[in-house]
Amino acid sequence: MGNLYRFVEPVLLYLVKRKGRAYGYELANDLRAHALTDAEIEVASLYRALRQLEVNGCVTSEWDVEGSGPARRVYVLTAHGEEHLREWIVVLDHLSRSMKRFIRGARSVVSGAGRGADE
Amino acid sequence: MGNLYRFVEPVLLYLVKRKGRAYGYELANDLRAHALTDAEIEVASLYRALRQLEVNGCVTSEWDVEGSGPARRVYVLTAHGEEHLREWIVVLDHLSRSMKRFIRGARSVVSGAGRGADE
DNA sequence: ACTCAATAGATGCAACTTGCATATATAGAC
DNA sequence: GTCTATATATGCAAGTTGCATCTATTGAGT
Repeated sequence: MGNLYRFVEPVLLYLVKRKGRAYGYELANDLRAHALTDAEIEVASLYRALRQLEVNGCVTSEWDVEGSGPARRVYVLTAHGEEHLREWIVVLDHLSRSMKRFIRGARSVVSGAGRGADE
Repeated sequence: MGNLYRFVEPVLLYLVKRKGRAYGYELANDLRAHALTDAEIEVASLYRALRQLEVNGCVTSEWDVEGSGPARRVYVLTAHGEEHLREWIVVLDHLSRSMKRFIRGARSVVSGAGRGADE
């Protein structure tokens, strides 16, 4: 298809909130399971997204040197981050309703837009 | 909020299909009414999106010099454009379902994510 | 000891996209 | 003659993305 890309931000906020403490490498896997699109997640952009969330004050981070293997940058959601997630929920709710409406209209103008018997 | 931007492409394909013939300036208004987000639509990016759709073979255009005022570049949907719209419908259907699922999960981990008694 | 793979995070850069300002031109109203 | 609405387009700075690449730690295999 081409476009659609992210919505990575709200999913990250959600995952960090749910896990309490989370680090990038681990989130890459969780993201694949919870992503809103099946578009491949670039690890580089994931790490950058997390740093950006920190710059915006949505998460804080510190190095975790416990355990084996290389150090992990562990993120925790801030109050502001949770507020941001709440805003995302409202936006995505609105967006998914708009899409539903659009799909109904669009299906009526194109031929053979298979709708699959579900719903 | 910040992000979310477009989904301008599928709405343009839909509008051009529904109208049969359509030009940019006119579509700017229709877009405001049918857009999936309430984000402001940049006219410049609208014109560029239409030219891009033409490059991709989704629409064809020609100048309409009838009527008063400056000439209009009138667009018509191609078969490929209609196919592309059909693909968009599938993608958006999938996406809106994913969002619904995500919203349910996310609401359960944040406090006071007002869901509005509707639905 | 040496090598390899998995884990973990990050940067460099070219290519692309976006937002904003601006340019061009026609036509009707005043 | 000037102003506004209509109509399309470009230039450029700033931001974003995809891909390749780099660093480093640890454990397993030989």
